[in-house]
Amino acid sequence: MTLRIYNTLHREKETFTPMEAGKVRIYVCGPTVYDYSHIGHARSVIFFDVMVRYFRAMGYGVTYVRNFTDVDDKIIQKAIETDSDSAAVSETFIQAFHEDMDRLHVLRPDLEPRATAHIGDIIEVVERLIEKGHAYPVDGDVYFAVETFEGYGKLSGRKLEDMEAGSRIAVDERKKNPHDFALWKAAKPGEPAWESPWGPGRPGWHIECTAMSCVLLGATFDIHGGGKDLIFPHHENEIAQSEAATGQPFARYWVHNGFVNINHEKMSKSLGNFLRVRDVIRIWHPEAIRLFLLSSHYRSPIDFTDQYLDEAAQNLDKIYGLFQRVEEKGCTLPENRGSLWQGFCEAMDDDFNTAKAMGLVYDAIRSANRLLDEGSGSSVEEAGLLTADCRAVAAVLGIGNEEAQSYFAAKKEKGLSSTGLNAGEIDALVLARTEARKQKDFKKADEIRKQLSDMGVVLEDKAEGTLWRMA
RNA sequence: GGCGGCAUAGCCAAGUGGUAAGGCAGAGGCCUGCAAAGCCUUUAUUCCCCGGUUCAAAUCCGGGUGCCGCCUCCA
Repeated sequence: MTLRIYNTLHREKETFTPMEAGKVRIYVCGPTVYDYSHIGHARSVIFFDVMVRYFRAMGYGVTYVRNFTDVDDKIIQKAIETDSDSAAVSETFIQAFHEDMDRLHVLRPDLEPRATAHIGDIIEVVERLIEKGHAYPVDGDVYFAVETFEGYGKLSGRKLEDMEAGSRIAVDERKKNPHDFALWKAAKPGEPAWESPWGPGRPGWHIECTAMSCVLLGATFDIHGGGKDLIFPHHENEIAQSEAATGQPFARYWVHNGFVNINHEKMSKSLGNFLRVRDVIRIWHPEAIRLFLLSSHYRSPIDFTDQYLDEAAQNLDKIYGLFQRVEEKGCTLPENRGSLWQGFCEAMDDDFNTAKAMGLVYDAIRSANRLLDEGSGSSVEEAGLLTADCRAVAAVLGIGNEEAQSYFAAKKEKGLSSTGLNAGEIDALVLARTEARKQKDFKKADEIRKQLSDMGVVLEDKAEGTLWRMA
């Protein structure tokens, strides 16, 4: 089996061959920590989480680095607004980011470097770029000279002469070329600053990734990822800086995820439709959110609406429903993997096609349920095999982290607290209905069910007794 | 102005040359006292439009239409 990855650099799917057999080095651009993370961050973070989980499942040794940009204009701005300081702001939002992503069952990367912890490394790179004639200092700033890097534009497919500089933002006259970008920014009074050969200042946005990836993963590494919007200018600039500084190729495979739209609109500050992870989690189960985000291919745009999330939540019930059935039957889940796992790997090998993978999972769930309906010894055993595969697939997707029983119990609890009903009251009604049914008083039984149904309670009459759940 | 992407059923969504996965919603059925859950059947003679290549195209090529993204901080 060979894994193929769409490489933004070459605009096609390529067979993945790691630099070092059995090892993968991955660097993904993490957030600038000046606010709570939104659903768009979640998509990127979850997708790369699944990518890493898959590599590990395939037996690769993975070194996964995701940075925090903890020094930046927006952080400084936030500090001013909240009468705080940069370090406190970034600390707050790093913590919030961890809380949110932990709840989404995102595994922590191996390394989470912060820009401010690598100022020395950053200064070294900038110095080297100046030495090599790729950068020039001006009034305490240092700029990268894009014209000195021949490959500038190779990732985003642009040519310097085609770009309309200054069309949307005033050109800084001190730059040699309008597209030259800051490697180092001189500090204004009151701004966070570090001593440097060019005076007190702070790193530009792009340089931290060059410095940290080089120190932690080496000049060349396997995969560099992030959102599509980072292709230009961020990643283009990273390539220029890094390859100019080291003289070696930078990342070998560039992977970019698509955007999340909200109700068919772009998520933007001006529309005020940013959905924060912590708000979304209050409404839908974290795994339903994962399921939703993984139900489209990672490079496609995806539209976030209540309806689609409700559907994902319904599908999550279906998954846990099978897990619960299998547990109740007490069938053992074999260690060996079957055809579902095989199909899953084939889907994932095709540029991480999680959408296709989900289709296979639903197929398997249907088959397993059918086998369980059938109920013979051999079919239950077969259902166990399918379910074991489902569990293995779910583990890569970061789903199925709970015991089925507690999943449904928590769901019930949540339904109760949101409707203000109490379990005792419902139990009493259910009991009354059970009595009525024993008396064959179906009219009364149906009345009670109607009453419960109006309260949002759904009944399930099983051989062992009547269960209820919140709709 | 430059660069790129997308267009598949009511909705969402896989599918890059071999005769349309899957999910939701809808219809019918099995099961059930009735339901729920689960299961079964059914729902695109056809993949935005027009040409072309081919024995064969949703898939490749040319043209058109529509939508979207990037070029400014952004996942």
